[in-house]
Amino acid sequence: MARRNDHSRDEIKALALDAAEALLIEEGVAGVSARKVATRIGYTAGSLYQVFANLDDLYWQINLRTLKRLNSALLPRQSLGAAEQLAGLASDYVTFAKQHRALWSLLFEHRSASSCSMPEALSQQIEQLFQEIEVLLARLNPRADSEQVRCAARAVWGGVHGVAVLTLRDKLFLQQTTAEQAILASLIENFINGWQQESGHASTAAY
Amino acid sequence: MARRNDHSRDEIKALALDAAEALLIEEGVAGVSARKVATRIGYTAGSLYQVFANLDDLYWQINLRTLKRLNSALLPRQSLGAAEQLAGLASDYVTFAKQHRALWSLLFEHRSASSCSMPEALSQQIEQLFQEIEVLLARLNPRADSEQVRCAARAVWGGVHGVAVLTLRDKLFLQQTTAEQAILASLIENFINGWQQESGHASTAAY
DNA sequence: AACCTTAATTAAACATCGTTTAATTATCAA
DNA sequence: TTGATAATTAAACGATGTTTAATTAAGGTT
Repeated sequence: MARRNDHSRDEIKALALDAAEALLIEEGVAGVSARKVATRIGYTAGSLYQVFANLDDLYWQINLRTLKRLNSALLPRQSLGAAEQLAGLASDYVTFAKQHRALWSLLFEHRSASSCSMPEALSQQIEQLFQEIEVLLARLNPRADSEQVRCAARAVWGGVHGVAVLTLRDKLFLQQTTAEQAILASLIENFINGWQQESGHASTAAY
Repeated sequence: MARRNDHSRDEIKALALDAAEALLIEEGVAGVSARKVATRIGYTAGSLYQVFANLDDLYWQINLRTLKRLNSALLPRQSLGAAEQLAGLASDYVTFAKQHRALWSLLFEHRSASSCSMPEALSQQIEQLFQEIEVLLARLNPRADSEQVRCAARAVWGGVHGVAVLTLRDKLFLQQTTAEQAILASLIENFINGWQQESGHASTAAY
């Protein structure tokens, strides 16, 4: 058969992404194959290549979707103080990771073979997140210079990310299921306490 | 041909692991295939299955090696104070990750399809690392109870791990190459400062 | 209506993959 | 010398990502 015109290009793209996400959730990343995705939407593997450059392209587009959802899962909480906002963001982040394990894993743990560099759209979304953190940290310690704030934002967010990673991999060896929230609280609280009393001296110790 | 007896079982195992590691470093995880590994050591793909249950088994054994190397890359520094020891360990950890990108990525980012649970030997090594951290943190804040220490150890080490992950993925958007050391320093220093002044009250805030 | 161009869709092919199987053959014990 | 054992291989199987040529429907032009 040929030229069915059942769906527009964009429709097929959306259908394929939906099917791939479902497959990803059901069977994990290993379960996502061109043939399976295509079959689910009533097409053939070859058709996908009219809409995606390759499977990595499809993965990146799923990641873009995931990152958008993640951004909208990070609630504002503007009524609270900066410390509570930061803790809330961290909690939201890890909660999202737990709720969308498969999508989150693809976003952060999938090695793409072909185009090793991240698409521009993805980078921008991440950088935007960093800037939110920087604003909060600057408010918590107005004495810190911009370079310190940059460092601290990456430190604390790397930390939150690390807790999320290890939680999803069960590499924290926790008893309770909800314990990662206590760990997050420890991370944020202690970091902020230290950050608020940080003096202006640049701390570049070498080990 | 058959029954060459050129090498013992253990020798073949070691040869295969060496070849697989080299392949991993040269071409990334996608470049490691049963046929390629076998060819490199002068055998055939089928022979590997006499020594490994499957490729995931081979991956786990590489990971076990990597973890041992990582452990011996974490230098003691017993002459220094607890804070400096912790910072040193963190620095060693990220340095190791950068120096052994491919091996490190396999250890922490490879999703194994078949046996999803981690082998016992791996878990033990990780738990041992956590306990070192706990000792140092307990020394830094003797007022903290054991549950707080457990949380803090996982928080700070999750944090270090997260910085390592994001560094290797270039998702921290850093200018300088050495900047991740500054970030690590910020993480450790601020966390420890907060941790040392932490009072005994349990902090279980919900967001 | 008839024709032609265009573009979507498919089936088939290709190389590769992990893994299993049967066949081969070297080694060792009797 | 024979026979059992075990290592090794070649070949097969199903599945993968991707490309290719062939098909055929749709849309515009006469």
